[in-house]
Amino acid sequence: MTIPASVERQRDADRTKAEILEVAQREFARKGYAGARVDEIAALTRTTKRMIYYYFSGKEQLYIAVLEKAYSEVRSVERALDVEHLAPVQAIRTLAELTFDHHDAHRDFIKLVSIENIHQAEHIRKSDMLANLGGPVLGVISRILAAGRASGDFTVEADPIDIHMMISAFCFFRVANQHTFEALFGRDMAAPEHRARLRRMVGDMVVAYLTGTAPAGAAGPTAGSA
Amino acid sequence: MTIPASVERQRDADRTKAEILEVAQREFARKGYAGARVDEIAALTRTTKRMIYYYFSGKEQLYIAVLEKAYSEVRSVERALDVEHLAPVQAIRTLAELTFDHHDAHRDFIKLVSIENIHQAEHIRKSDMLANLGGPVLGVISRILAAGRASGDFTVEADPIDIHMMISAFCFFRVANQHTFEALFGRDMAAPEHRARLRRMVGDMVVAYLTGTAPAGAAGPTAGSA
DNA sequence: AAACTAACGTACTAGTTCGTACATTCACGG
DNA sequence: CCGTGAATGTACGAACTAGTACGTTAGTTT
Repeated sequence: MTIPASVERQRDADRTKAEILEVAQREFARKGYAGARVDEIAALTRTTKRMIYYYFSGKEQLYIAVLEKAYSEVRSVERALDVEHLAPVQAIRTLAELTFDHHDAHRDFIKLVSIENIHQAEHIRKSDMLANLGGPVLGVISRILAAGRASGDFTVEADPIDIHMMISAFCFFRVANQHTFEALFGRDMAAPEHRARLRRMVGDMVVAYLTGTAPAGAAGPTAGSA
Repeated sequence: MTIPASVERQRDADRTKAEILEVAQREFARKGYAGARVDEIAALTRTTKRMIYYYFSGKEQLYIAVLEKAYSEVRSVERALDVEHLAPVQAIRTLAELTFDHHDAHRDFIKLVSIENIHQAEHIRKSDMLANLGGPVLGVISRILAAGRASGDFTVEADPIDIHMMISAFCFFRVANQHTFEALFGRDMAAPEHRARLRRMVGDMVVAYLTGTAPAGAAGPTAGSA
């Protein structure tokens, strides 16, 4: 091989590229796509703006590269696969808590997703490699739900995507809307004590929903079309 | 009075101002703060850029004015106050559904909130008039929770802010993350059939959480500090 | 109806921001 | 050890963008 790994070369395409991506991710996450400045990103790296264009061709392509990197790092959700040996109730709770931790640990990613939604996900659509990202989690949830219904633990017929949405919504909101929530309610959802309580709460929530007896006062969770 | 209301004057400060605000809201919601262009906003009104500076002094002040307008329109949540005559279970379910409808109906507002969070709510903090916005809803929830505990319908000791967060998260996420969710899971949460089901689901969810028996598999919803 | 002022339009400027042309240096193969 | 191309730095330009100077018109007041 012609690539001496640990020799710390002065010129190192991979390192430069990686450094640009890293800085760009922070900047885009903090300022949004339009708000981030190419010059600023360049200034925060050890290299120059020239290199950004050398490796990524332009601002938009850099942004897409950042999205792809962020998404690929986040693929580690698939480690959640090992919840399936647990009993259904414990499995879904653990999955919820893993999702919670996952969102907590990838705040830049959350912001990038928010930014993408503001732009109607136009960039995500320009990149392939992203479509099948949801698949694995849904498989896990499906199997947990099936097991739960079989064992009688889960009393409601729930759709896997809905359940995933319910869990994600809770975890995503806590991180994404942290600042306006604090401004309006004076509560910092990121503070350790709240964090711990909310982590339990998301598990309790899904479990209660899936195991709950039909709620009084209206049609039960197993809803027909109204 | 010196103001002929329906006479359709050529020069009308209020109308011009309102038109600017309206267009600005759309533009900021669609492009973000940095992405929105003052020239573009001006072009979409019947007036000129000069007027934006005449009435609002600058881009940032215009943006803040948009935020304030959006928030004040949204104060209508307080109409939810009349859920309190209902039985606790039905009251909290109705509140959840009203919140759902509310988010569904104010998509621009949702986007503005997302944008604010990307910028760490720095603009919201610059405006007063926003701080006490959360108050009323919390009062309603508090009273519903108290009634529910008194009647024995609610078995868990829940915090009003947490409950509000749980409901908001669900409703907010469905609207805010619509686009990436569709890109990743191929499901359009805004489509009528999904909309209706999710609307029931948010009610079922809160009710299940509050009325649920202590979930098997872990500590119950009435959580001590871990 | 004359005078006055709020409301509005035009044309411009200063500064920024993405992108590039051109020169240079380092690393590696022969 | 030297040629060659990948990797990097410098300096610049064209286009955009927020904001403004200055002039004009419509409505109101007296």
